[in-house]
Order: sequence, then C-alpha cells, then structure tokens
Amino acid sequence: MLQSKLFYKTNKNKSANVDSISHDLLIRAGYIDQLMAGVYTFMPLGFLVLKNIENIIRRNMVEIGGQEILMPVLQPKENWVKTDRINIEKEIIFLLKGNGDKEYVLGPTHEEVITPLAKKVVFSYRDLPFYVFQIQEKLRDELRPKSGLLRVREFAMKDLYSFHANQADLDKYYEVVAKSYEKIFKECGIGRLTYRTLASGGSFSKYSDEYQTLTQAGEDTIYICEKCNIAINKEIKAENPKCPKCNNTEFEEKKAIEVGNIFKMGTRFSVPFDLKFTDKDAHDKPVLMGCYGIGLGRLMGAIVEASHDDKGIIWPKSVAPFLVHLINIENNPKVKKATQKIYIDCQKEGIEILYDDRENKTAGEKFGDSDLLGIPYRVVVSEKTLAKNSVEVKERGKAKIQLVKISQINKILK
RNA sequence: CGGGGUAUGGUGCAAUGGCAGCACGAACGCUUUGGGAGCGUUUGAUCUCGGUUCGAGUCCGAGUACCCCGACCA
Repeated sequence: MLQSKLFYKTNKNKSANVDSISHDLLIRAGYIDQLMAGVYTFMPLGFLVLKNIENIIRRNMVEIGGQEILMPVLQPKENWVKTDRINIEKEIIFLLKGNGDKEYVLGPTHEEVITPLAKKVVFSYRDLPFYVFQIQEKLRDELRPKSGLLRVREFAMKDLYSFHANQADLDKYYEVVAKSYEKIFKECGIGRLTYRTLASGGSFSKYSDEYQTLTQAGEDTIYICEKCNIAINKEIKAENPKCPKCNNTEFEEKKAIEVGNIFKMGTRFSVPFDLKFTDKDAHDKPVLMGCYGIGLGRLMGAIVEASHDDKGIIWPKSVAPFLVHLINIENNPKVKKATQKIYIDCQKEGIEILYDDRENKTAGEKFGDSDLLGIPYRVVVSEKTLAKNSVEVKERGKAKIQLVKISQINKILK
C-alpha cells in the first residue's frame, strides 16, 4: 500500500474528550473514527487489524470443531418475549417498529436465533454434540459507552454456541473452548496479561469464566491468585474469597477489561424454545447449551492498551495492519527508484508492506508517523544506506537498528 | 438511568459583556532534507432555538451532542 494513497490522516494533537490511551492512539493514528458515542468506523488501517484478529479467532474456532454461520441482526421481538429477555435486558435492547405494528429487536446477542434454529436440526442424541459460531455485529444500547473501543454500542463479536446431550459432554467441551481462548489471546499478543477469571454465572449457571486483560483503562477489578495463573472477579471474592484451584486466599488486585467469556447455559434457552432430543433410552430430554464470546473491537483496544509507548502503538506481528513500513527519507530519483524496487519485490514475496512514498514530508515527520502507526518493522532507505547496498531495519519498540543488505531483506523479514 | 462537566476553523487551545486570536493542519512560492525544518502569502470557526443588553463566544432559559463518576453490564 502506498501511504500517499491511504485513506487516513494522523494527528499530532492529543484528542480532546478522550481519556484512555488506546482511544487516543487509535484515533490519532487514523485507525478508527468516532461517528457518535460508542459507535466507530474502522478506517483501512483499523479494518486490517480487525480482520487479522478475526482470522486468528476463526482459525481457532474451526480447530475445535466450530462451523461458521451468519445470523441476522434483525430479529423478531416474539423470540425475546419467549425467553423474557425483552424485559430482563430491556435497558440495552434496541427495539424498532417496522411496517404496520411489527416490532423488531436489533440483536444484542443470538441465543434467541440459534436455539430455534437448532430445533430444525436436532432430533436425536445422534445429532449431538455440535458447535456453531459466527463473527457478527451486536447492537446494545449501552447506558454509558466509554474508552474508545473498550465499551461500545455496536461491535463485532465472535459467538460460539455448543449443544450437548449431557452435562459431562458440556463440561468437557467447555474446557476445550477455555484452552482455545487462551491460545487466541496468546496469538494476539496479550497472553501474559490475560487471566481466566472465575465469575458468577448470572442467570445461566452458578459460575462462568471471564477472560480479563490487565489494563489501566479496564473497568473491572480482578483478584489474581498469587500461586496459580488464574483470577476471580469481585462478585466471587465477596462470596467465597478462595482460589478455586488451590484454596489460596492471597490475591493481587488489578484493573482489567473483559475481552471474552464462556458460559454454561444449560437449559436456560432450550426450555423456553422447547429444544429437546430423544436420548438412547427413548426419552425426550432438553438439550444442554454453552455459549462463548469474544469482542473483537474490545480485544483490539485491549491490545493497544497493553502494547504502546509514548510515541505510539506497538502492534504484535500477528495483528499488525502491515508487517513492514518502508520509508525513503530522501526524495532524489536514485533513492526513490531503489525504494520502489524494494516495495515491489516485497509485495511479490507476499510481504504486507506500507510504503511511505509521501514527497512533501521530512524524515522526522515520517519517523514520527511510523512510530505512531506501530507497524512491526521499519525499513529506511537513504543515500547513506544505498552506498552500502543496504537498508536500515528497526523493530518497533526496540532501539536497535540493523543494517541489512538489500538482497537479504526478504529473507530477514520472512 | 442518577450525578457532574464541556461545547469556538479539519485538530488542539485562547479571548473583563465591546474588532473572534494562537499553534498544528491544509494550499501556494522560495529555501531546506536522518527525528514532526525556516521565511512569506493564503485558507478556515463561536452547537441549535429563544431571552437579557446599545452590544453576547462570554450572562439567562430550553434543547441537542460529547466526556467523566456512579449504577448497570452473556
């Protein structure tokens, strides 16, 4: 991608009305744009990051047997009446009227769609278990959106639903998903900062697990067991202040943001929708369900919260919009030509590369923007480096600058 | 939803009730060229409606939007 053609604009001034670091950086670097409170556009750079996160999640869901589907945002109100969530979740549900008096819910989530859908597929124990997921927009009328992507009204979520014939099978799969989640957060570069956190199950079950990433801008408080690598949240600490794994009572208190959660819903939705199956003993039984969510945008915000310095974002390679930021800091024809060639060669090799070809920018400004954007590798071409048939390669977030022969670039970057 | 705050060029800020300025950005010219360079010229703004006043960006009322604290939150 040529930077001169990129649809974005960086900004030196710190944004007003912005408190969290990720919010400020994502806006100033041109990754996102705010349309209204809690509603954001993903600009080309931001969309590339979001897609990378999406693909990491998708790959891992497929790995644990998930089949991808796409459910509608627009849902009939009746389904929400059936589960009474039209009342329970009243405050955050967007209700709208269509032609006539028909009322619709803009889906804040999809149990009310997936459960009746499963009824059309599940009849026998032979049809179980199965796992379906989607990556799709959720709409929630949050009472107070905040901190940029960390709390919004419209956001992409991966939601996985599992269907089981018995509790043991649900329990087993729940742990499979837990492992998969740990892998996802690790691949996104926030593994060490993300804790499996025991939480109450709300209206679904006694317990659930949240995945909490440590960050200043977090809105939750978690308590990390000093012996195990797990945590408990505030509600649990109030009821039963012991580590569920080792009974330890010493905890470290930290602020965190919930990037994912996993739930055993049991029969919470299969009963109201009468989702049942015929078991081996010829009796009808309700299907047991689990649901597992990850907020993609929030995850993106959490990554920035976790990975930045005073100059800008430091993207983990796995989610970065580009792997390489190529910069020519001199505009003479010789340097330009050499840089252009590197750009084309890298593209041929399939390396994701952003080329700062802007002619009216000084070296300092290009470096400043480069740091702000946070692309993992910065490659600088100048007369000086060309004299040695080389370019400078610097990893974002590290001080070391390496002189690399042009013929070796592809190898090194790969 | 309860409480608090803010609203001025594209962005960030100023302006005792008295000519709306500054910095950044953008555009043009010349000079520069390894960490946001210099000089000159130009561009562009008071959220909406109403009120007070000779005069309102400033005071008052209503509205709207955004931000913060809290409550809420698969």
